[in-house]
Amino acid sequence: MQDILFDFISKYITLTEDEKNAILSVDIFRSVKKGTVLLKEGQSSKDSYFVLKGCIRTYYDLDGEEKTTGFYTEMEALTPPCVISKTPSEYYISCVEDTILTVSNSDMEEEVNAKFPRFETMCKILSEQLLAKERINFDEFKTSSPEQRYLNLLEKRPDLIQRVPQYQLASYLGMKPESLSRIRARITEKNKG
Amino acid sequence: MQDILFDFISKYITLTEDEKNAILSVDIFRSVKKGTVLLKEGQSSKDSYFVLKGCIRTYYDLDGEEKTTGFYTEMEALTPPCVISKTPSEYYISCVEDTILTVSNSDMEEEVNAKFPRFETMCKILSEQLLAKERINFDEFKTSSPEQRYLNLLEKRPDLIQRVPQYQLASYLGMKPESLSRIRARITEKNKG
DNA sequence: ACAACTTGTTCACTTAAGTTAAGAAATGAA
DNA sequence: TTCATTTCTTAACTTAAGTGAACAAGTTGT
Repeated sequence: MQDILFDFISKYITLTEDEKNAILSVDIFRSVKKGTVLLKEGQSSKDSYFVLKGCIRTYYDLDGEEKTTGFYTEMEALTPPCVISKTPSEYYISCVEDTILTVSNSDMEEEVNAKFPRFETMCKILSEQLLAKERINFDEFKTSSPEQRYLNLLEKRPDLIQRVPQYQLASYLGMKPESLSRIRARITEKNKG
Repeated sequence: MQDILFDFISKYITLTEDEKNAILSVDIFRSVKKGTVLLKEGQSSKDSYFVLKGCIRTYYDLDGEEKTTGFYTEMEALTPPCVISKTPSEYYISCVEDTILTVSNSDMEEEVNAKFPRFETMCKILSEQLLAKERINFDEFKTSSPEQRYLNLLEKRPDLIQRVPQYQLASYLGMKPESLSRIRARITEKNKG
């Protein structure tokens, strides 16, 4: 199970056995049931997550309405903004599926950094890459129509469309469930004719 | 002029005189005229920018149409995705105003890192913060209507509305210039009635 | 097996954004 | 200053998404 974590890290730096042990000595592997809420709105937290298996989702509650803004699946890491800003969380995180993940905080990170400083270099590279990727995603979102965004998701993360309820996908794509339903109908219609 | 740079850095770490000199010895300050194109689509580049004074903008050319996706003003840093991915750039960067900025690349960064390792820590923290901020921006964009997005920009970055042409703002807000014009008319109408 | 709840689809209707085109206003260059 | 270009606004029309409601299908718990 921890192999997934080391596979991930090996994309950035090569770990020695000692370094692997340094990580294992602090990392907490956790198994959470579908529907479990990991973080609530208004809650303060220092925890970052790394998904080994399953899917977690971030969503806001705007006047009683759920607005889903992110999905994190295998090999994806999430440090909620509230951890960075040190303010209460503005959103919820919950598990879309039964999920296995690691939970860590900055103290643990420092502990690992102390044992091998290359870890910090890796974290820097990782967050630079995530930032670049996030900006490209945002750019694509801004420059395309709801229909194009759905088609784009279909291409980039087809798994999500299978494993996540439509109403969550809809707000993730910036539209209402009814619109998504219509778009899907329109597309299958096109493919027929 | 370089005070702006040191003011910025001082938000993250306190610099000694030696460290300031280490930065000045590699950093390139550059003055660019309004309209200058810093990066072209298809071009490969290793340069990161930090705006000291002025405004630069990122935009795509999609079938001859300009799609603006970002503005970077005083105290804002931009490392184009092509620098991270090491592939040709998918977008253009140009100057909205006469601009003073620093241009640096990863070699220079390493040079500074070698002289004081705390610089790397700062870069890590910075990009983690930028990532958190970018995600919140994206979330806000996804969960709001074009009109709300305009109002949000009016609140968060009122300067942009003054210093940037409307048609660039429009695509930055994910809409057509005509729509932005209508939205503005609708809002001033509301404020009257 | 049944009721209760969740999820997805459909429909009729409303609202807002996209499109096309024309003209006004601002900007810049000669 | 004048002319040309760029930028912004307006209007009529088209298209697509939002809204509210009803219903069907699927799931969960008892």
